[in-house]
Amino acid sequence: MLSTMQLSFNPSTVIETALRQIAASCEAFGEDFEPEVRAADPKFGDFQANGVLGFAKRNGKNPRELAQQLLDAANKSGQFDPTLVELSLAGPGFINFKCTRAYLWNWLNQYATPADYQSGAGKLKAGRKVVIDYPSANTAKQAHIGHLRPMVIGEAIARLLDFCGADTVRDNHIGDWGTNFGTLIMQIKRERIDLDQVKEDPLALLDQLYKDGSRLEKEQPNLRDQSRAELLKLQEGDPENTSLWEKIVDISKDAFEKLYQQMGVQIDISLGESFYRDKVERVYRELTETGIAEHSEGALVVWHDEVKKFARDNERPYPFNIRKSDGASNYASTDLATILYRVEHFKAEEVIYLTDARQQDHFQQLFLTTQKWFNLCNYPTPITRHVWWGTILGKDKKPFKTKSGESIKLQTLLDEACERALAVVTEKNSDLPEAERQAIASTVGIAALKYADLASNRTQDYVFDWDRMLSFEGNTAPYLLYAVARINSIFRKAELDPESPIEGAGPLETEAELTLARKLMGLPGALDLTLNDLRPHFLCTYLYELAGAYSSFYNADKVMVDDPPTRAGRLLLCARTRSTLMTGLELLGIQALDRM
RNA sequence: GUGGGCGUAGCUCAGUUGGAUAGAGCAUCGGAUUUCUAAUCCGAGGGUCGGGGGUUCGAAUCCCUCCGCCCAUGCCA
Repeated sequence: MLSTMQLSFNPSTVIETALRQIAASCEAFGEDFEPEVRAADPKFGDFQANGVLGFAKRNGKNPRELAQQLLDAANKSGQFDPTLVELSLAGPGFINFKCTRAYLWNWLNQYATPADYQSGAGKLKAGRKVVIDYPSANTAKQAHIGHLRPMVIGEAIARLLDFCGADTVRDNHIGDWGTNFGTLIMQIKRERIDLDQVKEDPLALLDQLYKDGSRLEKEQPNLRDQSRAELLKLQEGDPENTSLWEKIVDISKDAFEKLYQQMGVQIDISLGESFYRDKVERVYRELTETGIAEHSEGALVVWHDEVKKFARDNERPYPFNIRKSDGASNYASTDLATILYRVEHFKAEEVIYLTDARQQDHFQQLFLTTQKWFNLCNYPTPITRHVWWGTILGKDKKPFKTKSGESIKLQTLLDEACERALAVVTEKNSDLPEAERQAIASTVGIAALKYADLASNRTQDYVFDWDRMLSFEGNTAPYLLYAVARINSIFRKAELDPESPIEGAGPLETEAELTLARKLMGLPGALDLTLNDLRPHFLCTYLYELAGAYSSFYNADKVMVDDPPTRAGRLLLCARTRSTLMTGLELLGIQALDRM
């Protein structure tokens, strides 16, 4: 019911529920009517119901007449208080809902702080146990630009799920048990490196040793045999190799930990592939016993005949290879062991994997295999999702690389972001003391980098452009941060706390005030969209539009006017904009600034 | 070959899953500041939504067919 007493966080769902109920007791509609309520173009109202059109089509009725009937029934039902929402019929059969000033006012008073928003959003995923697989870095390799998206997108999605009430486990599924350790150990021994003696950037050294090692293997086949022998020794628990392996993993973890801190990435647990090395036998056994897996060319594989591409009679056979022909495990084996562990140990109801687009086949096979396996063994089957993304491109539309064609180190990227941000901050605001400019620049730089990664639809490739991401114009982090900084500036000058309640506010009046207020009420819808598809760019678009509405308001209506109710009303809008922007930025993993 | 993604303004991107006259930013042009951060705001021009066909009240969105780009395609992750 759309009343003052019971004000839902998301008005759209209330309208939808009410309409469904009204339609159910309406002769022309019935139980199966789906109202399809969504945000409307502001010129039509706040929300619109499109469901009548499709319903009329399916039933061979006149949509406009049906819409009129539903509208009449809605008005008669008493569920829509005319002082709070105005209903109207438009076009071929849309029903538009326009919230009144009174409704907007009530909503803004009920949902004022980040905690209020969270209490509203927290019902969306209340208590769901979700394991998120990210950022899953590899050991013994320096992080590069390819690690940017898993950190940025993964963190944003994890925060969103937390915010929406999920009980999340962020599991860093690191690659710490691959064939590369054979090569690495071979080369370490060959060069007689003492890892304890390496002081400066030991990860860079490991990176180099691996590159040298694999190059030498190609030139000298006997070294390849040595590497295989070292790997085998490691896998059999040889003390020397195990100790080397531990050092390599520690060096990698330390180096990544520094990056996680800079990037604001939080991790709950870090169970790498090595953790599952004694758990893959059970996978082989159960999948063989259930008849899901079979032997093929010496390997243990799973065919999925119902999917053409993975069927055994496909022209190009593409099985899910879960044990290599030499008996060793691969990432399919460990991923299977991992999902079982997540369900048995963490009681995961959902498991979300974050990787780039190229791994779609792997996850499709993994999910199919898991379903069949868990089904036959009577294990609870979790909801599985593969959240994937496109490539970061340079201006030439090819994968973004250094001029010499190498992949860009993540640290280099972060440093350059901060340097460039410092130049911008210095240019725009040279009055600030050096130390503060530095601090602002590092926040702005990282924010710009992250926001550029989040603002476009993740399934698309995007073009990396320093100037654009650091611009104060357009859909960028600086534009959003600037809006927050300006709000803070107003409260600072007024000597008020933006987080304290504001008393004595008069009603909203101007066009700019109302547009802003309506936009503020759009947060729940934006969160819904973002959560449904796990696509952070929906949230970005919303925040950008909100900041735009605020900037227009800021230019049109002076906040610190003499008339107390007007001033209080505008300050209230400022405070709400601030808390909404800060909430949204927080969800994106971006830190807001007091001033810039 | 098969599968996935994609093609929207000169450039970079949205477009709530079939809805109302396809929207932003940059760039171009024209305006706004004795005023809370102008690092902003307001306005104008700019489109055969890759081409063609189909489905229907209605298509950038769904189907078919071409053209073009990216990615994956048996034991790397």
